[in-house]
Amino acid sequence: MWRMLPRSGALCLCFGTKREAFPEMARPIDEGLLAGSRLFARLEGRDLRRVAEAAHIVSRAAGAAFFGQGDSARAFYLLIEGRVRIAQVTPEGHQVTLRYIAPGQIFGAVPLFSGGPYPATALAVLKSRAAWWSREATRLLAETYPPMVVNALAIVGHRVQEMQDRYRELATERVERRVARAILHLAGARTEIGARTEIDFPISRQDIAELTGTTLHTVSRILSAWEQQGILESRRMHIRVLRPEGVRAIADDLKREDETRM
Amino acid sequence: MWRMLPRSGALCLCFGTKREAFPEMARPIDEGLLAGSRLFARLEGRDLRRVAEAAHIVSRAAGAAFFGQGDSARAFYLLIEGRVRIAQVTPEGHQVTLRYIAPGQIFGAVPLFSGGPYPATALAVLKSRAAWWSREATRLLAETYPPMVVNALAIVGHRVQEMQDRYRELATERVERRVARAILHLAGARTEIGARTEIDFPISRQDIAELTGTTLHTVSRILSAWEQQGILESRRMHIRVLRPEGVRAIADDLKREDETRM
DNA sequence: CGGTAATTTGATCCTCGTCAACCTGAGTGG
DNA sequence: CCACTCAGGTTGACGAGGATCAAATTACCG
Repeated sequence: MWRMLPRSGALCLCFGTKREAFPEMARPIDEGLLAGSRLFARLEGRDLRRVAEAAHIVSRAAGAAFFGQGDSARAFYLLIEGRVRIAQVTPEGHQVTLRYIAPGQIFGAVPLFSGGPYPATALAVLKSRAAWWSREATRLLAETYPPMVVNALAIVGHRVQEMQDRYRELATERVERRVARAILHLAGARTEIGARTEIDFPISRQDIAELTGTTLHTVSRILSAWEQQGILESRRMHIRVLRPEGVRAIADDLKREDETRM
Repeated sequence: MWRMLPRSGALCLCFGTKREAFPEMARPIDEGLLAGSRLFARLEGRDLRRVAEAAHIVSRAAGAAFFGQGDSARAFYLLIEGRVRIAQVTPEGHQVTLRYIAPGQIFGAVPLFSGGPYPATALAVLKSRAAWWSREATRLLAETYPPMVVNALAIVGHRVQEMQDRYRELATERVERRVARAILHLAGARTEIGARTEIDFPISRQDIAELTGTTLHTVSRILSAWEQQGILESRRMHIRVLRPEGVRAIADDLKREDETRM
């Protein structure tokens, strides 16, 4: 079950030793980007500027970690560009992916408020750049701009609902359906007929397995079957959806009469 | 899989028709209780009194609902006494239990901040009494006492971490282990040898199944086996743990050498 | 003492995880 | 430019964990 320790080798590098110290540059960052994030909704231009001034920037190469599970929570991040995978490892070495972060979304914020170390690892899937605010800066911002805390509450609340939904799916639905849902989500697929989309960052069978709670073997079998049916096509680390409505049908568990029709 | 529609009959009664209108009594409630809740931590005595004045009280008989999945989110609740089960129903009619609420904990708060209707149903397991604050009252409180929003953020953050952990467990661990963990959690068990505890509210095999993502049959088999080993004893709707360390060993997946010893 | 709901227990089946082997293609270095 | 390497991917065979189906059996309640 699960990717055991092969990838952990790379992980270890990122966790402790390899990650360089935070570059403490406080140069101003693009405010338009901040304004686009839900966290800073309803902030005035002037306040936005002050928030931007308190931010730092950090980059990570593909495969490197922003922070590791168990690290003490020093800061929260806002992804500027790239893609980040939030994953947990069990004591037994099994890996579970909790979510993928797209630009404009925040990550690492929860333990800043509820205490404790980071409960998961944040890995750059692509070369990624993020703004970050230290624990102290965050506290100051929270005191200065109370609406920001309300925004944060809304964001975290959304995350609870998301996790609850995924929990329910994992508990009640079979693998194929969960994989279909995950692919639609990752591809951000519109369901119009013929509207082909694709996942715009490299992703392996293993990654999808960790995201849906199954094994790379099962994912491989499922994707092969779909490819044969012309629902999608895939190269290594890449998936393109040819018929979103086909994937949608599986995600919604329509009984697919078109397969059993006489 | 899952309790299908038998219980839904009762649910429907609670959902729409049977629930009486909110009794709009604004009588003051016990402040000591409020002070004990994490939500109101760091509030001054005078502020606490004003919060208490804004609260309403509502009671529910065992089996009745505080609110139903899909209802518009009018208020959040703080359980005063009793026990509440938060559950989701899938379109197919399967039921999943997300959490049990103990006195002092809040529920129904998330959608007040992140929008949308209640994502789950809140059912009284015992005769229960709760304080509640309307959406408007909540907004006012949030504006007047910013630290309360920070507290709420910490609580909701905790809930995210909890859901993430349960998600990981469901994805990677087998049933027996999840059941063990659930029982320890529900019994609030200390693990000292010989420290027998019990679950202090009525709970069925079906309930445990919905909490752990399995079927009542499997739960029944597991509990029977444990009972034979003297780990616990159970009557209908009731479980008493005789050897918490035994349950703990299963939850932690110790290879239980004492069974295979020569 | 029925009647009902909770529980137990057996038998069977099926999804999917596990094990194993092999294939493929993108780098890489000589 | 090609052999080599190796991670990612495919596929088959097999079996186990647990879901499903089916009946009893038991406990509680009025």
